[in-house]
Amino acid sequence: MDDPIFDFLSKYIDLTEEEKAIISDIKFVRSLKKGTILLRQGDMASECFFILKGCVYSYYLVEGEVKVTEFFEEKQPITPVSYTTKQPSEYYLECLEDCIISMGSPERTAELMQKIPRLALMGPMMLEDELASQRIKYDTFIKLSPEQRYLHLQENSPQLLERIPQYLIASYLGIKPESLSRIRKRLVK
Amino acid sequence: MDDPIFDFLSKYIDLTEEEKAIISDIKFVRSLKKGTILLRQGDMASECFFILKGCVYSYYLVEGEVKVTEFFEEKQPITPVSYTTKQPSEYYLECLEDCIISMGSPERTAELMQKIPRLALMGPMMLEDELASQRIKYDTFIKLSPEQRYLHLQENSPQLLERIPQYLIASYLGIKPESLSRIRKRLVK
DNA sequence: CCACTTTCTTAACCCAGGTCAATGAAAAAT
DNA sequence: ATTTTTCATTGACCTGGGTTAAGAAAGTGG
Repeated sequence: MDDPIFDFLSKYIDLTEEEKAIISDIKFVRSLKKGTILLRQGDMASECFFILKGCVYSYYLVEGEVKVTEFFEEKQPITPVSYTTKQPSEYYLECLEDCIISMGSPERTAELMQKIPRLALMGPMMLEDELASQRIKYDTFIKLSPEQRYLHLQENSPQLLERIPQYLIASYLGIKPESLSRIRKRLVK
Repeated sequence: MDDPIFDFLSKYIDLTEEEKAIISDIKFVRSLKKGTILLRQGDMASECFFILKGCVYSYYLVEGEVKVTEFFEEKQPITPVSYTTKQPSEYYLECLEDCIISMGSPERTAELMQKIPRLALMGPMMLEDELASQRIKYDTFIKLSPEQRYLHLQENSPQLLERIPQYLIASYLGIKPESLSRIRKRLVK
């Protein structure tokens, strides 16, 4: 059973083969085309996601302009703020490529928890991890200039630069595509 | 019993008078002078904090320059990343004013949990709240220009502008004090 | 294979914020 | 009260990113 989902879960908890079978049974997987919007600003998130294959990004639309806040790749869970707060979402989630995604609904989660109560232990652990990475993300952004942020990205997530169009990378770095072009030109020297 | 700490706890849990007495008994409060450093970069955080009176800020020192990431005021808990991850801290925590602070150590927390097991329920709730506010902070920073960030701060936390020296506000907004002066000048018109 | 769209680059010009330096005001120390 | 230090403002000049517009390159679909 080499499902990426078990690879992910093993970071938090060791599962027996029976438990894995239960999860495989309940989980709900969908194939989605590039450009599919998983969550719209103003909508309530009724699902959380786990990426088996492909790439998703989150962005705000402010005065018609896309402001990218995050890229998600294989083996990453996506829990929209709206899913936890039950408030309308402030941002969008969209597939950047054709994706295979495992969808989590409150009902399926409840069923899982009921059949494998131990899974509940994972919640706080995941929250802690997410909080830590969210803080690091903010702090890194604050500390670095756009050019340094590009170098930092190149250093820490080079695969994103291969995979994602530059105008979205630019937005993620807080600048315009033209400026990213210039930064790259400056750096080759 | 109008201790600010109970005011804070009541957001998450209703405590009986006996429970409050237990907490009052265990809790460890200290008065600290302005300028006291609660946590140093490179040090392990052995305590978490709850501000009863005063004001604390967190900052990175990057190439000798202070980069403020947060201000904490009365009734706010401070859980350093280092306290949870058990890794050396990347940033400083310093008292901006004379402070009265309740200090939490792993030992005292364990004692509390043992005497009031129900308190453990608070952990995930607080994590969730912190994660949400951390995300909002990041997203707001990304979305706004320095000038808009100043207006946003004026709108949402006017008391900080009264309380905190401008050169630290500037750093928090990601700009230099001179630029904040100019922004303010621009805005009075 | 070609047309069409999307993405990337370049150039010219503008502007907000950075830098450096001087001055003034306020707070702290003695 | 006076000195010293810290903080805020202002001005002149610099610089990196924004804007606009154009063209080149790379994908995409027919």
